[in-house]
Amino acid sequence: MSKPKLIQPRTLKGFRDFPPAVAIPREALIETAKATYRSFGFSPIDTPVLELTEILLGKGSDETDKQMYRFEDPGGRDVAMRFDLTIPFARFVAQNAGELGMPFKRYHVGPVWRGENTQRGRYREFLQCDFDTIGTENVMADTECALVICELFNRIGFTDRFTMHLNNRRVLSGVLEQLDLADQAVPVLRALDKLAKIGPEKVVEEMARTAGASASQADGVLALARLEGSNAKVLEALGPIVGDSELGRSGIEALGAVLAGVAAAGVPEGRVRLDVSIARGLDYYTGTVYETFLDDLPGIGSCCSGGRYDDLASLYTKERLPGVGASLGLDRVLAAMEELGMLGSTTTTAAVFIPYFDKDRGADYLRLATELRKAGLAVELYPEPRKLGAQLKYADRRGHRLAVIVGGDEFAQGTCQLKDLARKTSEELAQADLAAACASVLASQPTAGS
RNA sequence: GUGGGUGUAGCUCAGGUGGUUAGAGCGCCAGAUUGUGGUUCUGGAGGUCGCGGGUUCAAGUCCCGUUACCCACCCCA
Repeated sequence: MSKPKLIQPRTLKGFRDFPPAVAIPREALIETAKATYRSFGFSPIDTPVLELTEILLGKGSDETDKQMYRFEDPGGRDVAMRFDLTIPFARFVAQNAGELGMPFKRYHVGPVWRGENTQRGRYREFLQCDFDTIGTENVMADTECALVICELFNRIGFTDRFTMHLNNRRVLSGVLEQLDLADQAVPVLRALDKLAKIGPEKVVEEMARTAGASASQADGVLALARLEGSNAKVLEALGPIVGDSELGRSGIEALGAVLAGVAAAGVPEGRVRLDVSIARGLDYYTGTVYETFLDDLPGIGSCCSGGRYDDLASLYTKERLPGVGASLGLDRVLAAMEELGMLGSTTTTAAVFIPYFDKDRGADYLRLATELRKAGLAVELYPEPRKLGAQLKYADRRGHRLAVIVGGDEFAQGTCQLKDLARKTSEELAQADLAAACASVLASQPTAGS
């Protein structure tokens, strides 16, 4: 009788388990995001997590190539796991353009995989929550994208405690044209994007190193970042900097339109800031660019980023598909909420708990639980008869709000005791009134009154 | 991928210069009159000291390797 060898339970580097205390708020966040997208008319889509490698490699960056989980499938095909939701979306649109009709608005929530090195808030498997509008170049879509972002953070609970930074790549391009740096746009903007993090001196240094920018050229780019004051003032100051660059002027015009539209929709001025220094690392953005930061935790970085692009699916179709969209950094937001104490500690999804302590009344407990569920309540019935005290302790620890205590006496009289575990109060009432009473307690604040 | 740091009970950590049965707090489990929870009291379970080698009479404590996590770079959500 030799003991079987145990396999050490463990998760892969960069991959995580989600126990209820984390999975519950995480799911709630996902639901909030989806509900927000839907409220603007975005429709859900889903795509396979595996794609042919040639589809995903389309973008051709050697960096993503290295980070891909890639292997041969059972049919000998060269396949890989998606590393973002944008490429699969591009493939999806190219493949289904005929039935979709343009413009097309979709949201897509799903896990993606990148085999890069891990760090706090950076994993090898993580969730992306994208939304995009394609098939239109009108700034209305850019404006709506900004509105979605604002609404998203309002609903999550960051009302008035977030700031969306807004920029337009064409403004940057216009300035680069003026400075004769247009063909070094990528390294220059990449450096500029780090301004807040590493400071102006190092940005100049990096521009010189990676883009061969002279001191005066680099300073010209940084002049953008020095603009201060209200959005209107910054917008006005941009004119002379951009000069006669047609590209730059169109960028300024688009920025003005988005700002005006957002204001018209009732977003407070303080929520949106024109920030000409944000550029986003990705080179495929060509117009409006968004970055959203939490006022209470700026150090955590952008929690929702996106922008406008000229052509989503040029690799897969000749049809030109311009669009605009953004991606919510859900795991980052979740981490922020935890740090800010915005998450509860509940590990249950049922507000109502029914202890099973009269062992001969199993059927009656089942009936009672069913009635409450029919009334729309989430109810957990303890699965075995046990001492009442132990069951209440269990309920309390899990965060059930209410306990319905019923034993032989109560069943005989058709009554029950409703206990508010958060407030430490209880009341006697007829079972017929139970569902309504539960609903009324659940609509109230859990803080102990009196 | 590069550089640095960390890894002791479920959790947070103690464990001078290597030396008998590795500790604490919290948590967990069980009791403290048979149907009432977060307090208190008593008792209890639980550790291959990340893993694998090596040095030594002797290693949690030294050396090497490895793995996971954390920080910076890179890149990005």
